[in-house]
Amino acid sequence: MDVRTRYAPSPTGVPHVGNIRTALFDWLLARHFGGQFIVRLEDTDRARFIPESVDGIAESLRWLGLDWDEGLDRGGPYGPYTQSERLPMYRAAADRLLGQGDAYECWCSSERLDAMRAEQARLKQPPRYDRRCREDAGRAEARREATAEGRGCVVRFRTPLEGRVSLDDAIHGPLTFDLSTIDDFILLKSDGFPVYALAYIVDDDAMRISHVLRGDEWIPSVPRHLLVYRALDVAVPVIAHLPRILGPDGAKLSKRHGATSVFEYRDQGYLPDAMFNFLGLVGWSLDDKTEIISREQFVASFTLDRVVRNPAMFNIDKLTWMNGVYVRDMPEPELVETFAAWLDRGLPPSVPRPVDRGLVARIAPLIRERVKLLTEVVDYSDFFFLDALEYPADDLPGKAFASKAAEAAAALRRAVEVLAALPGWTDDAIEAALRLQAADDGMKAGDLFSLVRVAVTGRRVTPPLFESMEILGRERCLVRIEAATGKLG
RNA sequence: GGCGCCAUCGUCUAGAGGCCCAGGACGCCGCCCUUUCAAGGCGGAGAUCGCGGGUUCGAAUCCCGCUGGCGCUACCA
Repeated sequence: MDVRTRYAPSPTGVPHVGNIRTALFDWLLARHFGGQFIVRLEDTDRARFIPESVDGIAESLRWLGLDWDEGLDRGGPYGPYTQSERLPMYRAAADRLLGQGDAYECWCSSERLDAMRAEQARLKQPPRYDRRCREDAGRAEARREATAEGRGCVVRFRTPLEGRVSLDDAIHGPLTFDLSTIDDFILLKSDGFPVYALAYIVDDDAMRISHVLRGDEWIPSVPRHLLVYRALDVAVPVIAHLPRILGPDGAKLSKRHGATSVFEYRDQGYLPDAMFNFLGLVGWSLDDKTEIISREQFVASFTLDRVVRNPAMFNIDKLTWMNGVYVRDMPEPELVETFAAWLDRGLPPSVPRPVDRGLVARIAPLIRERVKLLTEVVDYSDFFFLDALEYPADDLPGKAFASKAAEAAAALRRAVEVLAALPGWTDDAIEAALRLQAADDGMKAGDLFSLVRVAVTGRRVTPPLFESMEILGRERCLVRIEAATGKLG
C-alpha cells in the first residue's frame, strides 16, 4: 500500500508548534515508507479565515525543512487542495447521504438551538440537538418558519439511536463508543460549506490518504467520523491520535505560556534542525538513550508504534540545550554565515552592513560553544564591531577593585605601556605580558584580566580575552584601555 | 452534567512478567579544567513506577476499582 499522509491545517492564525509537530510526524511517516506527503488547506470556516496565514503555513513548513509532494502551491493529481474550491464534492456527498436517508435537512434557527441548549444546561442535561427536524412533521414545520424568515437549512447526519462503533487506533488501540450519546451532527452548514467531519473524509478518500494523524482532542468525534465513513462506503484509513503538547502548567500550550508559534522560536534564534530534532522527540523516541538524531536517522526509524500515548509538556530548557548542541556541531562555513546574518540584523545601525564575513569567521570559533540561541551572538561579539563602548563605570573595578579606583587605573596605564611595547600581537604574547605585569605588581592575574576585559570589550562576560584582543588589533585595544582609565576618574 | 483520553524522577522519556530495590536526557547541586562565561570530564541528589485490590512462584509491565490531570460536548478545526 502506498503511504500517503497529509497535513491539513486551517488558515486561522500563526502555525502552532503542536500543529507543526503533527506535520513533522506526517512527513516522517511518508518519508519513512517512501510515500507522499500532502498539504491541504482546510478553509471551510469563513468566520475564522485569515488570508495571510496561508503563507505562514508554507513558510513554517519550509523553515523546518518539511517538503511536500502535493498541495498548497504545488498542485498535484488530486487537486484542488483547498477545501473552499471543492464545495461541489461535499455537496454531492451530502446529497448522497440525503438520498440514502442517512442525513436530513434541518431548518432550525440558531436562536432556537441556543435557547434549546440553554434550557438543557439549566436542567443539567447534556446539550444535544433535540432532533426536531429528524422526522417529516417537525421538519415541515421548521421549514415553514425558515422560509418565512428567509433562512436556509443545514444538513444533519441521522445518527442511529443505539449501537456501538469502534476504531482500532494506531496508537491507542481499540476505541469504542456508544452511539446513544452521539447527537445528529451537522455535515453541511447553511452557507454551503461542509463541516470538518464531512470534508476531511471526502477529501482523504479522493486524495487516497492512507494514514490520518491528528491531535487526540479529536478522539471524542471519532464515532461521528466512523458513521460518515460507513454511510459513504469509504474505507477507514489508518488513524493515529497523537498526544498533545502541553504548557508548563499541564494545560494546553497557549500564548500565556510563552511562544506557541514556530516563528517566535525562529526569531528567538532557534535552528530549524534543533527544532526538528526536539519536536521529533516529543511523543516519540528512538530508544532509551539517543537524543541527538539526524534527519536521515529520523526518517529511517520513524514508525507509529514508538509514539507514546501520554501528553508532553513543552520543555523549553531542553530545546535550548539542544539548540546549543546544533550550534556547536554546525559546519564552519554555515556557522559563519548564520552568525553573520544574525549580526546583520542585531547590531546597532551605526555598524556598516553587511557585516565583514572575514571578521565573523575569526570570531565564530571563539563564541560557537557559548552560543545557545542565535540572538546571543550579538551580546558575545558586538564589541568587535562597535567604535565607542558604553558600559557602567562600576563594571570596570568590579569586585577586586571595589574601592580602589586609583589602583585599577594605575594597572590599566601600566598595561598600555606593556602592550604597546610588545614586539608581536598574538594572543600568547598578550597573555604572557599581562601575566608578567600582574606578577610584577603583586596582583592576581585574574584581577588584572577582568580589568582589561571590561576595558577592551565593555562587558564582564566575553569570549576568551587574549584571542579577542588579537582579533581586535593593538590600536583599538590601547585606545579602549586608555579610555577606561579616564572612566575610573 | 454527559462522554472520553491519559497516568514511570521537577520535565521529556526507556521499559511490552523475572535483565529494574527502574536506565538515559534536560534542569539542579558539587568537584575538576580555567583569564570571565561557556563547552568538556567526573560525581551527586532526584521515581516506595498516582492509590487500592486482584491474577501470578514473580508486576512498572496483565485485570478491576478509585483518584487525579486533561480534552470534547458549535452552522470551529
